[in-house]
Amino acid sequence: MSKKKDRRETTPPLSKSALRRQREREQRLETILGAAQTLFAADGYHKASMEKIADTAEVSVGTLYFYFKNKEDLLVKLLGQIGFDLRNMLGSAFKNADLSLAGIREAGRIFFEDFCPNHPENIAIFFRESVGQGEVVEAHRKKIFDKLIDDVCQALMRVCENQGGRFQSDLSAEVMATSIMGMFERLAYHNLIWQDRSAELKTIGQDAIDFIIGGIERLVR
Amino acid sequence: MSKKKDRRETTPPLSKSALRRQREREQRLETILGAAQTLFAADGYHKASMEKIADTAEVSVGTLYFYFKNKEDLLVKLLGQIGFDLRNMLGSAFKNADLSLAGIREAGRIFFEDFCPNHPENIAIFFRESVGQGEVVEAHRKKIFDKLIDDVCQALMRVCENQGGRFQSDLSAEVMATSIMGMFERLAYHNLIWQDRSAELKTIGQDAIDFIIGGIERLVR
Amino acid sequence: MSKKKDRRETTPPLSKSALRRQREREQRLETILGAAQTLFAADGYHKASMEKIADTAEVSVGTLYFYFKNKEDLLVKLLGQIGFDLRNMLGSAFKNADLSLAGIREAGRIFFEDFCPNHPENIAIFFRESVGQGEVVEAHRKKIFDKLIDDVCQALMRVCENQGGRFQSDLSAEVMATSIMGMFERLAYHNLIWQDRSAELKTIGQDAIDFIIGGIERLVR
Amino acid sequence: MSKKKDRRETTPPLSKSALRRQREREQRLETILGAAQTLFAADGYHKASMEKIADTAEVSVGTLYFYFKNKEDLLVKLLGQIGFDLRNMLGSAFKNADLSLAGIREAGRIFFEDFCPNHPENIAIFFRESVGQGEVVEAHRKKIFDKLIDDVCQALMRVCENQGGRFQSDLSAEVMATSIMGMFERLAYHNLIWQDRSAELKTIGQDAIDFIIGGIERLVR
DNA sequence: GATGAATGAGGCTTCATTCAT
DNA sequence: CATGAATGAAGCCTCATTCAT
Repeated sequence: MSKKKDRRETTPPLSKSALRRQREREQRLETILGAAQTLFAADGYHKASMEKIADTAEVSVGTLYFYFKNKEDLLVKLLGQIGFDLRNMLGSAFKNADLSLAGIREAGRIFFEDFCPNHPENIAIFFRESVGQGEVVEAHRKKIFDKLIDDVCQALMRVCENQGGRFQSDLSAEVMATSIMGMFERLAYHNLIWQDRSAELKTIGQDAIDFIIGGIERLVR
Repeated sequence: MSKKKDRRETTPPLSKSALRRQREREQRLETILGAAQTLFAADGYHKASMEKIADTAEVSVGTLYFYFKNKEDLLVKLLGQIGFDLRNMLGSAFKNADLSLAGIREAGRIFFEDFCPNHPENIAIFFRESVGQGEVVEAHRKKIFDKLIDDVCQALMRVCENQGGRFQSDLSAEVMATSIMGMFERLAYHNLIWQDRSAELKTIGQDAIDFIIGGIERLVR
Repeated sequence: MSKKKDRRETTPPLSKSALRRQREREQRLETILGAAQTLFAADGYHKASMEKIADTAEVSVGTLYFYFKNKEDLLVKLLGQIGFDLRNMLGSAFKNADLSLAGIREAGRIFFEDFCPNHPENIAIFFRESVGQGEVVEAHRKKIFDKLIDDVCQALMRVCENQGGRFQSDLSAEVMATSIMGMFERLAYHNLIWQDRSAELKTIGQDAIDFIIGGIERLVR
Repeated sequence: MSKKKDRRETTPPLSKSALRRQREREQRLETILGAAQTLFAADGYHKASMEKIADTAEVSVGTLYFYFKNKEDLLVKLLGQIGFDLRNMLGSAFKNADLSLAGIREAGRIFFEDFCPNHPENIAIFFRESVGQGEVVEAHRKKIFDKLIDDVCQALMRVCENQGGRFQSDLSAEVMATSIMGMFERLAYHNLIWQDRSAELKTIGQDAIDFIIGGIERLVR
């Protein structure tokens, strides 16, 4: 084994200054992502120029390219963060989806009452700004969607199993999961981006969830 | 009264050449819109340059600007056409939505079995390329969505009335209508754009419709 | 001599319809020039597109090119008209310039009290819009200026001769004439285009004329 | 107080490299303005394309837009420079205008014998290329003219006061100042742009000045 | 690591002019 | 003669990206 490998395998003993640098690096990365998030949501992906992002983040344009390969990369990273947050929030809720469907109800509540009002920019970026921005971005969007849909899918299958039922068709679970994502997406888009109905979001969410539950019961016999 | 005046008052009898010009004009307009439709769907709104559109339509760039104010206008007009087609197809189906919900089922069938496989470019343009393209385009998207949602909404309210039921909340009808649009959108996006599952579209549509019907029954008591 | 030539040399016996056509032709020409005049003065030579001019004149673009070789020609013709009007107005006044300098005074009065308030568009076109528009236009501007300056020059020389004086230098007459044109130009520009002081134009003109007369007396000894 | 704060409060001591960069920046700015000046004067404002200017200045088009907002800005900056130079040259001369009118004579000499032969491009730009180029440019032209006229105006008022005389009318001073500017303008235009009579410029200037002095004496009684 | 000046390809748009009807 | 649709060259400008300091 070479020394190099050894170094890599054990945690590198970071000096104080190295630690500080590491911390600063991460802070700066966050700052930049934050600036991009704000500007993408406010001005749109295309109108938000790299220079403006740099200005907002109070760094130089060059620094942007030190931390991110290119503008697309910035969007992809942002997308990754949003996807991570979403799964994080919804994940545990879906995991608890059992016979009672309480997990599904909880997931809906979290999305409409927690995520939407607190992260409208993320809704804007995920459902508006990252749409139709070339193959790379689209691939990432798809990946995130697929994961979320898969989460829902598994919850649904667990529910189905627990209830001892069967899906109408082989695709039913996937169709339902995809449908649920589509519902969430458009309801958020209409009531948060096209008009600000944050106040009604609770009712909207509850209606949506009941709609979903009714749908599920129909397709699981 | 002079003859001249008489003539003016009745609809002007278009001369043969005038008629032909009128026809040619409309044909050319269609040609351009067709070229734009193809390229927007294939290359994306931004990558499809005006020059390329002109080339594809076999006209000069100047002609593009003779028929359309600018690139955005091209997209907006395209959007208008798609919106018109959608309402046209779904309209009569929704009108027949009554107690049996057969109208809703039919509308779903039309969307998934007729519209989607025959107009995938329209799906791509309406749900991908026209998203996040500035305020003007967004306003038109919203208008189209609002109309479609309103169509669904009214169908739902008729169903509700016929069944002598009541919606869970004041927003229920709108929430359901919006949800249905979201479902259609994402199911089409996943199974037509992200992967080509045209073959399974029939099953997918049926599952989706059953999901919807279950949902409706749940929210209408 | 060929028949053709004969025809040309005698006045062609115009039929009634030919006469009417001739009249219509001239009217149309005037209409177009009028539209151009208005638009050039209001929007500027470059911003006034041929299409807009055609619209304003209520003719087609093609017709514009039937009556005028190109856009430049339109400006040149307009310029010619303005030059003709100017010489017409000032000509007789200058012709009367004798010992008493009354002719010069009258010419100033005509310019500031008649021409300026009644033809501000012509001031705008001659002193603003036709400046720096390529060699052809510039050549015409020069020709008009030269003629006007020559008119003044000759008046000055007559005055000088009548008074039995001599010019300070060989160039004096020309310098004075050119100076007078420059004065008229800038005074009109400042008090008509840059601000509307039509009310004070009379006083301004009188002061200007006195300034000129003082100057002349100085250079003619 | 921390050292840092102290440092900030005094003028920041520019490092050598920073100084060099500053110098380079200014040099490049000058280069670009020089190229624009040459091309505007030679080809005309419109025919001088941004690309050609960039080529002449040996920079890229992007660099042009780094230093100037747009083409109009380039012209405006050029105009500003010309205006500054003009006032600089004429300013002190006019300041010395007193009873003897020697200051006025000197100002004329400077304009015709120094400025005109040495900066014909500036004459072309100020009196030809910047005319009728939209509201923004026109506003700057007016501002420069107003300042120059004001300079002359104040000189005239000082002369008047020193001589214990009175102007013929309230507007006399302004009219004379405007007239003088108009004279200078057109004499330069005719004898430098429309034909090259640089050799006679001395005589022309002297005649012009005598004309002016005669005029002044007439209006100040 | 950070900076920011420099690049230049590429896009959209305008508009004078032509020509078939 | 008149029309007006069609042309296409040419211009201005943006902006993601690079690289010497």
